Amino acid sequence: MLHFQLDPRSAVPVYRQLMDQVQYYVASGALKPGHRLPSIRKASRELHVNPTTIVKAYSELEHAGVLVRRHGKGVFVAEQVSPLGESETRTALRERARSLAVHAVQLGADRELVLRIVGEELEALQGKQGEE
Amino acid sequence: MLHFQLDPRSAVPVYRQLMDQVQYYVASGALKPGHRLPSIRKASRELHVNPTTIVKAYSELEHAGVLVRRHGKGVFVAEQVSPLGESETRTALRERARSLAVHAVQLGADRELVLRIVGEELEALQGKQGEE
Amino acid sequence: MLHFQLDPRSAVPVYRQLMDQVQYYVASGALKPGHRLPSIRKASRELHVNPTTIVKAYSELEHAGVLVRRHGKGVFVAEQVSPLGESETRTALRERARSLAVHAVQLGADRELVLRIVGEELEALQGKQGEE
Amino acid sequence: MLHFQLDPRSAVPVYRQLMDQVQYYVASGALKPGHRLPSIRKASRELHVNPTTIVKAYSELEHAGVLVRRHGKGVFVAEQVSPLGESETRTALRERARSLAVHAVQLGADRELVLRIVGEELEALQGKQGEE
DNA sequence: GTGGTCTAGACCACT
DNA sequence: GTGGTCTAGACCACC
Repeated sequence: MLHFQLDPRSAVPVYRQLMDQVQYYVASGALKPGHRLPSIRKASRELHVNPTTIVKAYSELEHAGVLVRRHGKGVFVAEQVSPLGESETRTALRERARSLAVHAVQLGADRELVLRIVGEELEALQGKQGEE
Repeated sequence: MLHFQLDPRSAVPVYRQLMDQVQYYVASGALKPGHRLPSIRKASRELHVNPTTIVKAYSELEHAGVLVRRHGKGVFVAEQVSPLGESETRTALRERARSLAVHAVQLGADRELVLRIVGEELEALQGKQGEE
Repeated sequence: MLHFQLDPRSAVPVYRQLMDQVQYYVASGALKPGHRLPSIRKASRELHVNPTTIVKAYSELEHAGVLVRRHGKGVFVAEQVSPLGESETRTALRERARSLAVHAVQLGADRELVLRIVGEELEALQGKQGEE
Repeated sequence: MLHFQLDPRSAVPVYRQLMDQVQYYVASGALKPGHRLPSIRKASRELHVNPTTIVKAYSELEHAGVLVRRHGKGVFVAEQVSPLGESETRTALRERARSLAVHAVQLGADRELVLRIVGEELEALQGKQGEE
């Protein structure tokens, strides 16, 4: 059973919080391709959020290629993720890495600390890949 | 000479982009305590940005203790940039590292590639710290 | 043997895709008046589609005068497929042609390329009309 | 001055009708890169449609790379359209051409008629390119 | 002024 | 049951 935690007071929009958490579950393997997500109405009730907010999060994730919505059936994790080319993958990755590096330097973190934390987060995700 | 790159199409507000880049220059050592920043009028002209947007960025940075405004003289980098606590640093860093990890996994990048790219970006920044 | 290709992820309803493809077969001559279509149960099994979806498609096509259901015997192609009026044909065609033109221009395709590709697709279809 | 015509009784969603018309104006050159579109509130008032419906149309067009929304400034036609590769352009075009061809055959239109109408629609668009 | 987000609730279409 | 669309109206953030 999935669990989502939303903070309506956060500066991050609720639909964005939901998106991030779904993407995390998908990346960690807790949500595998073909798996069904909570229906819009059910998620709306359980998270105390308006249905249209759930719709927005699910729609954006469909645009991003993470989810697929099937009318009358439900919302599912997409089968294939990221058909990006090699160079595009690196470019996208480098952009995010640069952002992380900038903030790390601003925070005064040294190289070893940054690499250790990134390594830990990667392991936390990949360690879950095999689980059901 | 400082160079700022602003993208008005980004979801990130322009004033926030300016703030981030000033902080980047400060963190990287390109802007040292006591250095003078471009005047509001000059920055407005050169960056093709509304003066009120520059004012907002400088004000927020002053509030954060990064800049100091001296009436009639201009805007300067503060002498003391208040550092964050140890645990706050790690929490902020870990959040950003997790976001990078999630996207890296979805892009199909392996651990070595991610760590290599992050390391490269860190070095690129630290190389700039030595420069004047 | 007829072959149908359905995409449950499409924005176009499954029953509509089925209808279109039956009409395509009829229009191309692969399905001639009097030919029998797959039973609802058989089509449901082979296409991995809910029987009620097949029922809806067949019903709509019967209403449109394309199919005829004979109790206990099956579903057949109607003897007379009611043709549309001249102006209705052109209006419908022009609407679709306009949509194609808009997207072609935005894709940067020139006139010759567009006409050549449309011509090729028309020939591919008309080639099938001659076959049995 | 642009004019949009919406039919709330149509089976085509209102936001889709708006999208189609904006795309038509862009393809015809009536809306050029950098041009500003009616604000959400203004369009809402003039078209007697809820603001969120306009938002949805504009958002989808931003996803499609046709428009750019700038917080606090307005909605504009995007500078560069379709950075698709050669082969992807042809594939996308061929898909739409096939759909047109299928319907043309179903409607009983012959090759000459189809090519003539497509040619006319292309000319109608390209004839407007130079106009202001 | 502008766009961005969210709510409460309605009605329709698909499976 | 499911998702898709639309309304009326609110509050916030950006320029």
